[in-house]
Amino acid sequence: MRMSKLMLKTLREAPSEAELASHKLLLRAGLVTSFAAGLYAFTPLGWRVLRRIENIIRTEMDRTGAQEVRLPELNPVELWEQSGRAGTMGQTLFRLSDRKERGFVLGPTHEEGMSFLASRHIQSYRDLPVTLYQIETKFRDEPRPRGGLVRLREFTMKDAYSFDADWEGLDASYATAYAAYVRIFARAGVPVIPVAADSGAIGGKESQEFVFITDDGEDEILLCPGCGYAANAEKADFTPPAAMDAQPAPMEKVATPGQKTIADLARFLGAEERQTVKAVFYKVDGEPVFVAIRGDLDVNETKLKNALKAQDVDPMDEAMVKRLGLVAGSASAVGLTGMKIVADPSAVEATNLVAGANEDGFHYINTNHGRDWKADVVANIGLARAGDSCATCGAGLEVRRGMEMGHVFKLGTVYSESMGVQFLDDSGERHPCVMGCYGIGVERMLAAIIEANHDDNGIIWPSEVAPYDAHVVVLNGDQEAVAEALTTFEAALDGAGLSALIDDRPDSAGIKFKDADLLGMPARVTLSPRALEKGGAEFRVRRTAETSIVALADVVAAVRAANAG
RNA sequence: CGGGGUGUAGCUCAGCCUGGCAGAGCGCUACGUUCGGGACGUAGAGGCCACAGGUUCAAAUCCUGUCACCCCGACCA
Repeated sequence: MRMSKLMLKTLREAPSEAELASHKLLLRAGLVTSFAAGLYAFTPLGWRVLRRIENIIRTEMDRTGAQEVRLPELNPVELWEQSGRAGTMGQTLFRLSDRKERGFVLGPTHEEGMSFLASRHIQSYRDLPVTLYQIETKFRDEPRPRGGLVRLREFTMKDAYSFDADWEGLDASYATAYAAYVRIFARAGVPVIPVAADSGAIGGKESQEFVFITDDGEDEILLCPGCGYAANAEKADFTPPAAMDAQPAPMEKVATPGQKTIADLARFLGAEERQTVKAVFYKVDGEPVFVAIRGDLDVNETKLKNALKAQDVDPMDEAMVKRLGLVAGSASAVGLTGMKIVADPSAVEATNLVAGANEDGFHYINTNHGRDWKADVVANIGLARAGDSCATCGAGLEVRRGMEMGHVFKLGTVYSESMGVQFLDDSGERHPCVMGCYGIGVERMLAAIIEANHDDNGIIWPSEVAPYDAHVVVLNGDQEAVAEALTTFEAALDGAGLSALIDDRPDSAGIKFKDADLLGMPARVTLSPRALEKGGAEFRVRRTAETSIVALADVVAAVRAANAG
C-alpha cells in the first residue's frame, strides 16, 4: 500500500476527549473516528488490524472444532420474552419496531438466538456435542461508554455457545474453549490472567474472566500472592478479621449524639469497628431489604443479589427510607419489623455488638443475634478488600484494576430449558442440553493490545495483528537508484508473501520517521541514497529500536525475522 | 441516575473576568528554497464561536434553558 494513496491522517496531538493511552494513540494514528459516545468508524488501517484480530480468533476457534455461524443482529423481541430477559436486560436493549409494529431488539448478546438456531438442528444425543460461534456486532445501550474502544455501544463480539448432553460434556467443552482463549490472547499480545467471576442469579457452576491487568481497568480484581487465587471483586471469597471474643452481656441503650458513621461511632464509644453492626438499606426487586453486616466490613451487592436470587439490587431511595421510618445513622434490626432482614455471618456470630437504637442520637451496646434480633436470611455477603485474608491460604489479598477481555461461562440448562433446546438420549428420553457460553470483545482487545504494546513514540504492534509487516520509508524516491531499489524490494516482499506500507509521500524525513514510529509496524525499512551508499537499506526493529544496514538481498529475511520475533 | 469538567477552524488552544472587526500554532492548497527524526519563506482556503431564548445600540463574551463530549461514582446514610 502506498501511503500517498492511503486515506490516513495522523495527528501530532491527541484530541482532548482522549485520556487513555490506547484512545489517544488510536486517534493520533488515525485508526478510528468517533461518531458519538461509544460509536466509532474504522479507517482502512484500523480495519485491517481489527480483521487480523478476528482472524486469530477465528483460526483458534476453528482449531477446536467450533463451527462458525451467523445470526441476525435484528432479533424478534419474542425471543427475549421467551427467555425472560426482555425485562431483566431492560434498559440495555436497543428496541425498535417494524412498519407493522412488530417489536425487535438489536442483539446485545445471543444466548437466545443461538439457542433458537440450535433447537432447530439438535434432536438426538448423536448430534452432540456441538459448539457454535460467530463474530458479529452487538448493540448495548450502555449507561456510560468510555475509554475509546474500551466500552462501546456498538461493538464486535466473538460469542460461542456449546451444547452438551451432560455436565461432564460441558466440562470438556469449557476446557477446550478455555485453552483456545489462552492461545488467542497470547497470539494477539494481550497479557491476561484468568480470574473467578460471578455467575449471577441465572445459575451455572463456574465462570471465569480473562482479565488484562491495568490501572485503567474498570473492574476490581483480588489477587492472592500466596496461592494464586484470583477473583473479580464481586465474586471474591475471603476470611473476615476475627470477631472480638466476649460473653453475652445485657443490652443497654446509650446516647450517641451526632454519631452517624461507623468510624465516628466506634471512636465515640471507644470500641473497635468490628464491635459494631452496620445497617444498610436496599431496594431489592422493589421490596425493602434491611442488611446487617459487621461494622468493619462492606456489603457486596452482587453476593447479596445472588443470595436473594434477585434481579435488581439498588440502594433504598429516600422516600422509602422515610416511609418505613428508618433512622439513618442509628438503624438496626433490633425491634425492626415490616421488612426482610438479611445478615452476613459476621453480624450473627459476633457477640456484644453496638447497633442503632432506631432513634436519632441513640445506639444499643451489647446486642446479640438470636436474643435481640433475628435475621430472615444469613448469607455471605461481605465484600473482599485489599489486605483481607485469602479464604484458601490466609495470605493478604491484593487489589488490582483490570479490563475484562473474555468470559467463559458454564450456563447449564437455563436457556436450553426456556428456549427448548432438547435432545433424545439413547433410551428415548428428552433432556435439555447443557450449555456453555464464551465471549471475547474484539474492539476492547484492540484497545488492550495498544495499552500493552506502546511507548512514548507510538504503537508497537505485535506482529500477528500489525496492519502491515513492514513500513518502508522512501527518501529521495525521485533518484533512480532509490526508485530501482524500491521496485526490487517490493517485488521481493510480494514474492515472500509479506505486506508493506510504503511511505512514498514527498514529506520530510522527520515526518516519515515520526509516522513510522506512531503507526508501529514491527519492521521499518528505509530506502535512501545514504543507506544505499552504506551498502543497502536501513533496517530498524520498532520494538527494540535496533538499527542496522542490511544488504538489499537480505532485507526480506530481516522483515520476516522481525515479524517472527 | 448523581457529581465534576469541557464545547471557538481538521487538531491543540487563546480571546470570555472588564460586551465593540473572529485569533495563534499545527494541519490543508499553490509556488519557491530545503531534504535522515514532526524544515523555511511568500500567498491563500477554511468559522452557525454547540444550540435556543433573553438582556443590550451592540453578545464568542452577560443571563436562562437545552444538547453533546470527557472523567468519577454507580453503594453502606
